Amino acid sequence: MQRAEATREASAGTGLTERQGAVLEQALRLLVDGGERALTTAGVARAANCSKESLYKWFGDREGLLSAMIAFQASKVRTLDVSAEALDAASLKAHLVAFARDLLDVLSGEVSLALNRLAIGQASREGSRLGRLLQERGRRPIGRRAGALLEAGRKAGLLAFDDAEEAYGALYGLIVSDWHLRLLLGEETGAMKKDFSRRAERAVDAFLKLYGAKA
Amino acid sequence: MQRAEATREASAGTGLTERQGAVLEQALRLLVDGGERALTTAGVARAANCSKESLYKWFGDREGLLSAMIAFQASKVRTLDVSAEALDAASLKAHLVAFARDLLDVLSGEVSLALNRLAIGQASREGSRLGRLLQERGRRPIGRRAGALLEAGRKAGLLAFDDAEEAYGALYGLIVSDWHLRLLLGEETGAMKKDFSRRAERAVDAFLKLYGAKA
DNA sequence: TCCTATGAGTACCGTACGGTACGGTTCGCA
DNA sequence: TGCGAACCGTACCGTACGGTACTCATAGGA
Repeated sequence: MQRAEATREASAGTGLTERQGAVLEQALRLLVDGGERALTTAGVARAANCSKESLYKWFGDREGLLSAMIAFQASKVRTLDVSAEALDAASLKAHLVAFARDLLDVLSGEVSLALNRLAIGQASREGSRLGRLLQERGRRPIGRRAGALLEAGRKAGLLAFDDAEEAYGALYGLIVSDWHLRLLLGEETGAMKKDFSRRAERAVDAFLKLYGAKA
Repeated sequence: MQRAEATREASAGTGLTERQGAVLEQALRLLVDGGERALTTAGVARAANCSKESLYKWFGDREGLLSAMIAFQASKVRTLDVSAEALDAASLKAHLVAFARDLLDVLSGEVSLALNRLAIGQASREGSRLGRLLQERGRRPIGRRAGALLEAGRKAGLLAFDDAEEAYGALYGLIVSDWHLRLLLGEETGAMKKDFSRRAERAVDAFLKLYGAKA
């Protein structure tokens, strides 16, 4: 069962017991299935066959549990680094398309959507610690991967831009547009999944038209 | 006091009493200030100097109140139609930039952010009726305005695209990128407000480079 | 074999919410 | 002046949650 395997790995990387990882797994399951309202301490304890007392011992309070869920999930998503190979136009485009498809995959994942909904829901009241955590553990690694790829493209003379942040913003916007928000609002994925490749290629084509080095 | 004026207008367009509009105004205020947790029936009643019984009489239940808040807020945002004037390259660009700036203004508005957070938070559990309502009353009018503008540009021979939806998606993505989501997650606006114009122009420049009719 | 730590299961407490019911008051209207 | 509708303020009810405390079972170590 590779689910348990992933749990073990993720637990190891975050200083968590295997048992605690399994509990977080159940908590994520509850969150995905029923939203924040379903994520009660009693519910988690029941679903994970542990006591509420253990939950509070391990995670402090409810927010600690939520934070641990985000960190735990983030530790399961491995962002593969761009290889240091020499880039030509074709391989750059291939890498960009792969990045775009991975991005769409991650953003449309049910766990990602549930955690984003959770963090956004908490963002109103003071702190928005969950939002920051989600940004740092979720978005930043992805941004680093894209940034490295863009930088490599520029070094290879394939891309031309002054502001890497702006170029990445354009790439992100072309790939995602308002699609992420629509998913967060509850719009059905429908048959969209099949369009990931097409959408990724279109976005990358447009991006290269904007930031490609030569005409 | 123009606040009362806006309330009166919005009430008129939605079949609501002026009093009910004022109540919704207070409810929005509560939501903006304290998030969903602050939006309790008792809290609204207290803030608006009305009774809970009246709330239930007017809006049915809590979800009816939330829906009414969305509809009420939407009715206050008037999307100006694109004028039927003849477009040249300069005026098209000006219209696009104005659209981009308006879009950034609306999305970053505190009421808009609060309502989006609310709808996203509710999206997990059944229906996601609020999400759909927010889409139809918020996003669709904006999309119509942009769609008409793009169509006019194409008719004038200034824009070239096959799929208007795709072109609009690119425009939206170039303008907004992941900025809306970051705001929803609680990131501070900071000094961004001042960059709206610059950001709008950059996005429109890129869009025209992609979809402009002639090289 | 005893001792201690860990944790499951459950009972419990205070609080707060959604929704309802009721008494008192204002206001339009005949 | 009397009547009825609308409505405010508040008390109330059932429920459910976060968090704590307590009991019992299990396992490992001296």
